[in-house]
Amino acid sequence: MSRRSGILEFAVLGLLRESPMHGYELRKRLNTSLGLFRAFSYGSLYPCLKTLVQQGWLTEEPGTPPEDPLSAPLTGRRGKIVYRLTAEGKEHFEDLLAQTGPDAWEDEHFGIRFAFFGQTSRDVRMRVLEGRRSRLEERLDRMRASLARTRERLDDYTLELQRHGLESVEREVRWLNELIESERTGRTSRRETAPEERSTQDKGGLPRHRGGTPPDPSEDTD
Amino acid sequence: MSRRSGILEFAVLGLLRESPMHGYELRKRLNTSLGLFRAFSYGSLYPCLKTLVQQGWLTEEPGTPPEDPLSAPLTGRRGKIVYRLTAEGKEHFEDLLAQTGPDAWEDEHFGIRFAFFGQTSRDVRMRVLEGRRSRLEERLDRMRASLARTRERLDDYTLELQRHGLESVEREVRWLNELIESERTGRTSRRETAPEERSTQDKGGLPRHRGGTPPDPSEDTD
DNA sequence: TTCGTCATGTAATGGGTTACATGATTAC
DNA sequence: GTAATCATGTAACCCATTACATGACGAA
Repeated sequence: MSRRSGILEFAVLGLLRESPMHGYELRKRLNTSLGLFRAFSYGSLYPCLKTLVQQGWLTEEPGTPPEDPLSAPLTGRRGKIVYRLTAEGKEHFEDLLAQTGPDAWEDEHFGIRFAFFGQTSRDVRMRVLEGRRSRLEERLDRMRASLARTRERLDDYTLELQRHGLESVEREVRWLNELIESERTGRTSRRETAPEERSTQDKGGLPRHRGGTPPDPSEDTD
Repeated sequence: MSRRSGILEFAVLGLLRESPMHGYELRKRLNTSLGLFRAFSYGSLYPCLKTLVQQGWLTEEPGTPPEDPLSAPLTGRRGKIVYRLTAEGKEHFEDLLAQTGPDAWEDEHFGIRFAFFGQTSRDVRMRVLEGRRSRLEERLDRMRASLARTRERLDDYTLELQRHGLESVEREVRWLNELIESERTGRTSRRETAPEERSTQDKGGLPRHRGGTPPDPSEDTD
């Protein structure tokens, strides 16, 4: 009955800040537009919307309300419901955006935080990116230790699994390094300033979201 | 009360097949030795063990039982419990190993399946790897489409998030390709046959587990 | 008029975590 | 003897999914 997930809530507020939407559309954006590789179902979305309304952060409005109140007064019976961010909701979202606790750089949270970096102040961006990086570096230490231990009683596949995981994290750290550097030197996304050099391979730009092969978004996106 | 997770169960059976262990140690192996980047807590492990015992797949034995029944008959009051795979358990695990349904190549499952590839027949390995690859290729299509759509109403960070996710998946596909090729030409893990060429960068070996920066194993591993 | 897709919801269930509670063993 | 770590377990909660139920609307 409570459904306060943090990440879903954050994403919903963030998307609605850009423009009002109804649930169905919201879910589609959630699963594709956002870089999140994660598919939320209606079973979590609608209850979440409900509690956000109860909090006073959203309002529900009948979708495309009848211009002529007589022509379609029944439309609201079970028509679209457009959700709109309230002033309090906006304020709340900005509070969330400003937070830089450890939550901000955990795997699940980092992606969504990053997705809204466009609306985040630069110093918060830096803290999140650096927090993320040191998080990953701790992880690297542990992985390297584990790998060293495993290497003795070697099992090819297990070993390779670990090795590859390690490499993936190393790769993400390099990304973060580039990103942090870009932030420091005040970039505006290489992609726009230098559209000339762009093959298939990465060149340097922003970060790296979270990793490799995520849960899969939008399985049934449409 | 039921706790039949699939992945946890599979991992437990697989680890116990190698040797009997008690829960505490099992958890450590689960979170480090295995290439899984996922930390299970006792809150899921112990109940799982219990149901596996009920299924008849495991037996519980008092750990290092008293040689002298008089010296330490009380040891069992709350001592270690060693879990051992039964014949039925072994059989069941082998059935699971042989399965190649879609479950085998979903994100969560693929990693653990791969970790036990050493005990998996080659044809099953091939099916799993190829299933995984085509799964990822579908995903690539969707991601590319989404990226193209997003590129218009560009938001630098969102765009980069998507772009990087895409690249990560592409990278995993390349890995799978190499792995599949290796399997086909009957390899024995490049690593052992050719220890000469080995810098920091990957060169070719096995797969890639699941991706980038997983949930983090062993936060409290020890 | 029926089919596909848009659209909103709920109840049951799942699969896990956290926090807690307890006790044994080892090292200092 | 006391602190750390090993070791087992439970209950309460969390966050989500699945399956289901309903209904509107447009196009063939």
